[in-house]
Amino acid sequence: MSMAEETAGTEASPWGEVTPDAARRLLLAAVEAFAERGYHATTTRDIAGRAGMSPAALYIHYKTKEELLHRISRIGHEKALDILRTAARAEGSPAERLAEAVSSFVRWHAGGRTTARVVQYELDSLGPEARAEILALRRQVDAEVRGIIEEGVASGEFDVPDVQGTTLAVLSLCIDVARWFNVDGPRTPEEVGALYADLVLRMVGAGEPSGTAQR
Amino acid sequence: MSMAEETAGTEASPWGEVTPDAARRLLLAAVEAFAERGYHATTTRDIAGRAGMSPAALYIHYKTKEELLHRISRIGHEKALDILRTAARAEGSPAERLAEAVSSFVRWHAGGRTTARVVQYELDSLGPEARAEILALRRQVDAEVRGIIEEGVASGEFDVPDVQGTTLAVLSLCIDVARWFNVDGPRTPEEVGALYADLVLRMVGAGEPSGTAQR
DNA sequence: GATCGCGCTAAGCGCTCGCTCACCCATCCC
DNA sequence: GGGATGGGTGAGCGAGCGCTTAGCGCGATC
Repeated sequence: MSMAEETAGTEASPWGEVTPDAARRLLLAAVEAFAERGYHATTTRDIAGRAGMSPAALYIHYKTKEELLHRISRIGHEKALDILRTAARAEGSPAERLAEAVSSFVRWHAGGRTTARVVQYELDSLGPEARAEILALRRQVDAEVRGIIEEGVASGEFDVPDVQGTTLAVLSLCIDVARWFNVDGPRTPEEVGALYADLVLRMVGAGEPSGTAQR
Repeated sequence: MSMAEETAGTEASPWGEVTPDAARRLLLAAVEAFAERGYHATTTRDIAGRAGMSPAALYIHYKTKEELLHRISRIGHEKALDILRTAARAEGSPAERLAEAVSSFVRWHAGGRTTARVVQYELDSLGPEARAEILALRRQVDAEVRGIIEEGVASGEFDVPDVQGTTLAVLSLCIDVARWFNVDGPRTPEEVGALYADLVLRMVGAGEPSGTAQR
């Protein structure tokens, strides 16, 4: 059980960059509230209440409720992109890097489901210019995964008729984890990550014949 | 181009059972509005306006705004379940039935993205007892897919270490189509359905060596 | 030790929400 | 033709929304 724990478990880690302390507490409260009820069903009074402050305190640190969502979304997407970049640029074969990319990306979505839910599903609640900024980050996410798959195809290691379609499917699989994963469920983020990495290797035609995943 | 069109293309078909006519128009308007902006961001005035009626008209046919979502969600889940059941109980090998189940399920999510979005992503906006009813339908959806996979494993046609996990992944892949599919994008629902059926067969270890999907 | 500035609160503004109510007007039965 | 019925409207209620403003407490500064 001495696995990497940079992304799994506690979700507080990525928000260390947010200062001052009150602003971070408000952001964390907003993440929880948005994940539970959705952006539009969350009130500024609810966010401030969770952070132990009065409703007006929110507007000292953030101009609007939407700015909170924007900040959460940008930081979350940057973290997701960072996870994929690290895996994509590591040493190893395309299959090894794709497996590591998928398993770490899935671990992030499962372990930090609260954050991932907001990041992946509340995009439409942003205004046009904020959404455009986030969509640019999403295209970079897509490009990282596509890059690994293209390398595997070029080296003959993968057998993929439709690279862009398969890229979409791989990301789809990972992202949807944030929708269904249940912390109280029977699976740990690590187990889901390992299972999904195996399934993705099969999708690109690089799966081991059998027996890598247990259960 | 003489393909089955029962689920693709126009989305108006499944709502034929809703009467009277004004109630159906309101329901259709609600589906559009919920899909575009989400349940909580949609106002009853918006729904009534899209249906060409006054805000008060809504309450002649529906007790609350939530009842609209409940009706949409139940009808949608029943349709989804029906699609999967038809594929699961058709003749053919497990691989053929799984491919048909995935491709028709994906076609429904892509072609009827408006409806599918509401059905798959607005579940949390329902109250406790309505949500419980829908969750029971979801368990039946899961059971249909799991059933096909179990048959393929039993016959030795599939190689699946984790049946429940793979079932989850297959459904995940299909459902997420409703999140990203764009009607104006480069792919038709039929193309995505064929691609995803191929990918799923690879996931269960029953994929053809290569060359089934084009592009 | 008075002054200042910053983080925060109490109160509340203007607005829009889900929903209701009194009433209208075709259609239909007798 | 008179009255009942049922789908529809215009106006508006109470509540809760996002956000603002006036002022308070308190540590840092000189």
